[in-house]
Amino acid sequence: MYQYDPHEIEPKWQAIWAEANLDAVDDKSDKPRYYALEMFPYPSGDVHMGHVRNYSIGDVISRYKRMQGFEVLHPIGWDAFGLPAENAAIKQGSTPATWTYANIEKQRASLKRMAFSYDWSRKVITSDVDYYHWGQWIFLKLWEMGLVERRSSPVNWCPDCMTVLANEQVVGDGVCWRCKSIVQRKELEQWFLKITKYAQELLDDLDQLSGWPDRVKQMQANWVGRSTGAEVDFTLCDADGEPTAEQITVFTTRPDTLFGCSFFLLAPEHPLVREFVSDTAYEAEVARVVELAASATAVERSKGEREKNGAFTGRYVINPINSEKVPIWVSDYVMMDYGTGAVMAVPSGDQRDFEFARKYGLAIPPVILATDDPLYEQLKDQRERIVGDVPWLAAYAGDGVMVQSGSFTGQPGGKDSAGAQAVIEQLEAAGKGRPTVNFRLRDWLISRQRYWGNPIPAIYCDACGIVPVPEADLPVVLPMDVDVSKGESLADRPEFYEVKCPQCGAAAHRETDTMDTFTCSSWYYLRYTDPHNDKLPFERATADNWMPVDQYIGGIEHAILHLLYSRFFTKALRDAGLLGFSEPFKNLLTQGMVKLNGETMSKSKGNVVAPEDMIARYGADALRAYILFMAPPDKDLEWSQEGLEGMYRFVNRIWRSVFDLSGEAVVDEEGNLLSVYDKSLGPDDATSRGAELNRELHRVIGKVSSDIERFNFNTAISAIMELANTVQSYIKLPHGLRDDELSTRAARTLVLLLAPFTPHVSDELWQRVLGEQDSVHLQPWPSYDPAQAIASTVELAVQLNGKIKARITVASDADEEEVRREALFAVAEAIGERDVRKVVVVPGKLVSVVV
RNA sequence: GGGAGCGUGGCGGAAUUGGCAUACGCAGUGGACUUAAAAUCCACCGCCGCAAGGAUUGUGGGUUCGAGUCCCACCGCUCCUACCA
Repeated sequence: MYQYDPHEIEPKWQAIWAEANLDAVDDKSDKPRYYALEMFPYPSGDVHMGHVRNYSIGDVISRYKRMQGFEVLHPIGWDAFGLPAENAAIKQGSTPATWTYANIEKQRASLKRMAFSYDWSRKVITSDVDYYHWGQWIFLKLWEMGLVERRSSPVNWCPDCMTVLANEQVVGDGVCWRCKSIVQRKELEQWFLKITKYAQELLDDLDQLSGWPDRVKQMQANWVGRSTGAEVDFTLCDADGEPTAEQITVFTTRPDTLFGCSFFLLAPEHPLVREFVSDTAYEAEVARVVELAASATAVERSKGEREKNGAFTGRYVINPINSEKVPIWVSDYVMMDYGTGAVMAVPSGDQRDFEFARKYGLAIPPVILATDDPLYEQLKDQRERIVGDVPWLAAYAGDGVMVQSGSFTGQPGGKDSAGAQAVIEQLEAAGKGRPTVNFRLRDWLISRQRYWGNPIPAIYCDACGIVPVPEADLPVVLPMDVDVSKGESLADRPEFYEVKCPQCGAAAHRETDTMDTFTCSSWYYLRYTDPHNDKLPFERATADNWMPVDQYIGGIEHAILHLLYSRFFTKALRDAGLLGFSEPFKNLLTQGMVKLNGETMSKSKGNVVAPEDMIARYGADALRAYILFMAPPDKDLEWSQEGLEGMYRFVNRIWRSVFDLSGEAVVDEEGNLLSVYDKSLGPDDATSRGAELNRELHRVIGKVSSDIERFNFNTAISAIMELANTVQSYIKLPHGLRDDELSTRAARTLVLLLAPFTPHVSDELWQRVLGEQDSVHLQPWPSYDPAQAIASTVELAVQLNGKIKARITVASDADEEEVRREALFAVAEAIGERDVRKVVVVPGKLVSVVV
C-alpha cells in the first residue's frame, strides 16, 4: 500500500473528472431535476473561508442529489461589476476590468482546487457583454411595463463613493453599506425601479416560502413594512387663519385618537414649509430648524435618543373630526419620505408627540384611556374636552376606551379597533378621509454615478425627452479601458455619450449613469438555465423547466437586499410573460460566518486563514469535511486548526481501514506493519463484531441520508465516524476470521457515504483500491434495510418515580406485557411494600414505574 | 422603542415527535509500540464525593409517569430594524 497523499491524488482526480466532463449538465435528461445554487462570489480577491463553507454545503447537496438519481444543475459565476473594482483600480493605477478578470481567474483556480462540481461551461460573469446585454434588455422590458421611472427625489448620497445609494444600501446609523461613510441626503433626479408596485405581493408570497428561515421572512416582512390606517384630510387655513380650499393629508394608524390632535407637523423638507413662512416673523426660527435637521441628521443618527426640534410656522389647519383649529409646526422627527410628510400629532397617544408637546408647551389632552387609569372614572362619559393636559410621564399607546371624543366617546380605542373603524367611516362619509395601507418599502433607486457597471440604455434628446435605446441597438457596450485611476469616467468619453436620438435623429446625449450591481444579481440564476442564448436572456421553457431553485445557499447578509430584489425581478418578469412562476428560490439556507477567536475574519484585522494554505497542508478533502463538521451550517463557525488536523487524521484512518478491509495489510513508508490485529479474538468475536458491523452499516446509511436531507452535515459526518469506529473494531480481526462479503460491503459503503464530502479520496479508494470501473460519483446512493439496523436485544432503563433504578435487556420484539413483567421484577426490591400505581412502557426506550 | 433568535462539559457541538443528557470531534491523562520522537493502537476523560451515592442543560416556578425539549417570569448574550406617525 502507499501513503495517503492528498497532493498527489487531488490534482490527479480533478484532471480525470475534467477530462470525462463528469459535472456537465444534460438539459435533455429525463431524470428528475434538481437546481442547487450558491450565491455567486464577488471577485474581490482570493477565495476566503466563507466561500469554502458556502460552496462546500452546496457541493455536498449537489453530489448527494446526483447520486440519488437527479439531474443536478449546479452552476457558478461572478458578480463582477461594482465599486470595489474601481477603488482597487484607482489604488493600483489599473482598470477595473483588469483587476476584476485577474481576480476571477484566481478564484476560479481555487474553486477548481476545492473540486466543487460545477458545470463550468455555464459560467456567467456579469461584466461580460453577453450577460449585461440582457440586463439592459430586461431594463427596457421593465420600462415598457411602466416599472422604470426617472424622477427627482431626496436620495441617499455617499460622498466617498460619489454616488447615490438605494435605501437598502444605507445601513446601521445611516452609513454606506460598502464604505461606511455617513450618507447625506440630496435632492436629485434619478432612475427608479417601481418595486413598491409589488409590495403587497412581496409580503403575501412569503407565506409560500415554507423552505425559508422564519428569520429571513420576518426581516423581509419588516422591510416591506405594511401598516393599515387611514388618510385624513386637514383643511389648510390662510395666513389670517381663515379656511382655504386647500387640504393637507396625513397618514395615521390611529384614527381613533383624532380628537387628541393638538398640533400638526410637517417634515423640514416639506415644500409647503417654505411657502408658509417666507417673509413672516416665523421664517428665521423655522429656517434654523430646517437647517439643523439637514446638517445634524448624521451626528444625531448615531445617538440613540434624538432631541426633537421644532418651530411654529404661523399657520393652522382644521381637524375634520371636530373642526378644531390646530397649529402647524415643523419638526425634524417627521420624515418626508414616509406617509405624506405630514403628521397629525396626538401627544397623549404617541411618545414622540408627547416629548415634543412637553418641550414646546403644547396641550396633551387624553383621548384613549385604559380602564384602570385614574382618569377613567372621571372621563368615561365625557364628550367635550375638559381635561387639556394629562398628568402622565409618557404617552399611552395601548388599547383603551375613547374619551373626550364627541359622539365616539365610550367606544373601544386602539390600533385597528372598532373606534378607529367608526372614525374612518364618518370621515369617509364626509369626504375627509379613507382607509389606507401604507408601506415602508421605497422604490428602488438603481442609477449610480459610476463607471464600472451596466450602462443604463437611455438617451436624452432635447426634442424627444428621455428615449429608451431601441432593442436592436443593444447592447450599449461599456468601454473596458476607462482609466478611473486618472479620474476618468463615462462622461469623459464623447464616443460613448454622443449619439443620435433614436426617434428624431438629432444629436443627443447617452445616459452615463450605470445600474446598481444588484440589478445584475437579480436574475443571474435564470441565465444559468440558458447561459448561451444570444436571442433572449433565457428561453422561457428552459427557465421554467429548471426553476425555481430547489436549494439556494448564501449568507444572511443578503436577507433583505439581494433576495428581495430577486423576488421582485421574478414577479416582474412573470408579468412580462417571460416566466411561469412567482418565486425564484424554493428553499433557502443561510449559512453562518467563519470566525477566528470570535471575530469575523477580515484582511483589515489581519486574522484571515487562507483556504489555499490549508489545502497545501491538509488537502481539499479534509478542509471540505472539516468545515461541514465543526458546526451546523446556519450557525457561526469558530475556526480551529486542531479540528482540521483531526479531520485530516480521520481521512487517513478511512484510507487505512479501506485498505485493510480490502485485504491488504497496512504498512507505513518503511514497511512497518500498521494493521494491528488482536490475536486473542476468536470465531465468536468474529460473529458478534460482524453482526454489529452489519447493523451499523444499515443504521448509518439511513442516518447519513436523512441528515444530508436536513442539512445536518455535522451529524452526518459524525455518523460516518461512528461507522469508521465500528470498522476499526472489526479490522482487529485477523483476515482469516473476517467475512469477505461484509468487509467489501463495509469498504464500499464507507467510500460511497464519504463521496459527497471528500470526493478525491473517495474516488481513489473506489477505483484504485476497490477496483471499480466507474467513478464513485456516478454510483447510486447506497440503500439500507431499516429492519437490519435494529439489534436483536435492547437495553431499557427502568424508572421508579422518575429516577432510573435498573436496566433490563429484552428482545427488541418483546411485547409490552413481557417488558412490564421484566421491569417490575428488576425493581421489585426497590418497590418493596408500596403499591404500583402506573407503568408506562416506551418501546425501545424505557419503562416508567410509579408507586 | 419594535422584531427575531440563542443560553448544554475545558472547547466545537449531539439529543429528529417530551423518553437512558453530554453522541462525534478537539484538547487532556495513562498505557502499548519505539533507543527516542512523531505517527499509530488500546484505555480513561462533565461536576461534587475515597466510596456508596448525589446534584446537574442560564435562574426561579409550572404542566407531565417523565422536561435540554412545552408553558410563565426573570437574568444574560447575539442579530435585524428604527424618530415609520
